[in-house]
Amino acid sequence: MATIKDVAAKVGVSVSTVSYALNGTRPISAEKKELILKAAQELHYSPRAIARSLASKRTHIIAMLFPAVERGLGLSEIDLITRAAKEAMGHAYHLVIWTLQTSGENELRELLAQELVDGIILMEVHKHDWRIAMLKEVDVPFIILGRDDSAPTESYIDVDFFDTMMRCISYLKGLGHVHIDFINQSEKSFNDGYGPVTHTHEAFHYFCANFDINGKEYFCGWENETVRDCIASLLDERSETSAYIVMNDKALTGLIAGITGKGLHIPEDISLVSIISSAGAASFFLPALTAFEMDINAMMGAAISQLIAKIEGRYAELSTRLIPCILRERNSVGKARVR
Amino acid sequence: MATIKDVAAKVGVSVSTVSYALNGTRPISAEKKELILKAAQELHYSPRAIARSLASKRTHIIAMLFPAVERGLGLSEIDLITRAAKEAMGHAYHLVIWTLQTSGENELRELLAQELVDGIILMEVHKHDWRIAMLKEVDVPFIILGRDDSAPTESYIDVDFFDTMMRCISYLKGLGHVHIDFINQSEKSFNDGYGPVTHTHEAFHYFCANFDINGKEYFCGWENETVRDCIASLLDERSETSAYIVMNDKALTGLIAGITGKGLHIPEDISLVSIISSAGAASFFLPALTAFEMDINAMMGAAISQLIAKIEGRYAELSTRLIPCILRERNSVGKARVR
DNA sequence: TTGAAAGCGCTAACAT
DNA sequence: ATGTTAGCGCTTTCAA
Repeated sequence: MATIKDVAAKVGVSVSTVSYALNGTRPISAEKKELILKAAQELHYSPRAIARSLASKRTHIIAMLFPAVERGLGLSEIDLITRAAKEAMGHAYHLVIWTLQTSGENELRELLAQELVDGIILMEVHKHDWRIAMLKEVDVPFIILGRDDSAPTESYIDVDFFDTMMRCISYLKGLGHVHIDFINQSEKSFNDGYGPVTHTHEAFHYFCANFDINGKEYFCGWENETVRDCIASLLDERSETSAYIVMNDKALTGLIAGITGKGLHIPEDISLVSIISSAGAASFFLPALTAFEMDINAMMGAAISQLIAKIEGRYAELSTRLIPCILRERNSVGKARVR
Repeated sequence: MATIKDVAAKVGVSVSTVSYALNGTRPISAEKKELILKAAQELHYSPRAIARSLASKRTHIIAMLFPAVERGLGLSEIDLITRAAKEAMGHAYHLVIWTLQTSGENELRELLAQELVDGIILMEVHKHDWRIAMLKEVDVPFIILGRDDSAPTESYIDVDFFDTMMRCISYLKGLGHVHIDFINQSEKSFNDGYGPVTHTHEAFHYFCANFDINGKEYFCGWENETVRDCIASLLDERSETSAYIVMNDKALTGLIAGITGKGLHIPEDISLVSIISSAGAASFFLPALTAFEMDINAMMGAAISQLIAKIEGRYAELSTRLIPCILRERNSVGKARVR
């Protein structure tokens, strides 16, 4: 493999000139530049990433940090990673995946000590996440995907839950729905202060009041029996409900079964909209579900470019972004039927 | 941050001695070793990954290479990536994710020229994959996840489709099922020679003959209408069918709806088993589905350790491994009912 | 068993 | 506008 030395020798200039020409870090006469570029091409020269990193103290690698604990829903998408990788590569960065053991702390400290990465994107932040403290201590640039309300001073990218709920309720209201149920995730995650659950909770009640909607919220866990019981009781409890907002894929399965089991039809009798769902998941059901889907491209695009801006010192201030969901109208929503 | 020099100075030995002591690359007297370790600890010394790489010509980074083309089902699991990362970290390697644009070739060549990675794990190999040729040309160690029958000379890890189909059919036969339908993926992917589709196809017919099963195979695409039509006709066509083997999540949704729509019950009237499904996916349905799930941990464990063995020159020969699926018995399979 | 020193292939400060 | 050269922080050969 050719090195920068070979290129310099071939053109008859110094290595620094080649380096500057290739990186555009200082003015080079047009003719020399051309010669250098040509020589580099002919020799199939390509700078060794590692050598460059050692000299420049910048690796052009960022890490995506997964916690060891189980993930919630929604963020469990492969698209998140591949999209992040794509965005990073678009900025000439590499993406490495770091998963932590449950013990975590020492592991992360060792990882950071290697100084392999220029910055970090933190997934699934929880209340009082110790990782944040460590990252600040080590002073490595980072950005959070999903906010941690207990540390409102960090830069983050998150779903715009309020916007989503507002659009969702107003959309349903526009179709004549007044009795709307919201199926959230488990009560436990609410008590744990898990962001998606608490934010949608607040937003739902806020906008029900605002839009004059008779709304009711249900928490529902993941286990088969829990779902079955929850759905059964909820279906009985409010027979006037004409539309369901669901942020819980497992409950969705049960809800659809429950509704059709009662001889009701979607969307003729009952409307269903899935929110904060991952792209395409809702189209898996029959009928395909109308949904407010996370805009993963936008989220990752924002996350990566803000992180890189931080790394390159372009702006160090606090930067937060709330990304609206995308409404995908499919076949699970209709006009409210008078019953 | 402390460097190796600081440690050497503190102990009063040469840097090489410190290096050897830390890496165990050459015998060091016990007392010195202890002193060095202690000093390193006190100074919070940790070797810089980049410096180490430059000197040793080994980066301890491997890349997972995704194609730009759309993915099939099954391999679209986030677990694949996080598992791969975990396995890699267990061997003190980092995992970077590379996604290619559709143009791909130059991009991959440039990526490889950077010499950032020691080895590559290739996902979603297709017939006559140009990437294989390039990797061989550049002479970087690699391993394939999912085989490419047109290049049977490469090392790979894949699902053991034959074993899976054999166990599946024998399992159903043991419950008295003799009329079994197999819902495969699309005819197009079959014609394209997509491994999972062709291998299960062969295996199904082979074992039906062997086990004296009256089996019939259906190909089924992904679009809503296709699925609906396919399921409708298949449900009518063979009323004697008492069990379905399905390797197609979308068809699964349709099939369940179709079956319940006819007033039939799972598993009392009809048995259903999902094969080559990703972990947990089958438990999303109601009833939770009995399934032969890919053993992602085993697959990635094997892939990573074989790749690293290659990198470290421990064995360079062709190594192939077929990983059996794991049978998860849930609630969609029962005894064949005499109808 | 240990040390000295030559790289690894670049970047960037310092000269000119 | 270009060249010289000192690192970057390690590993590893060569010598002792």
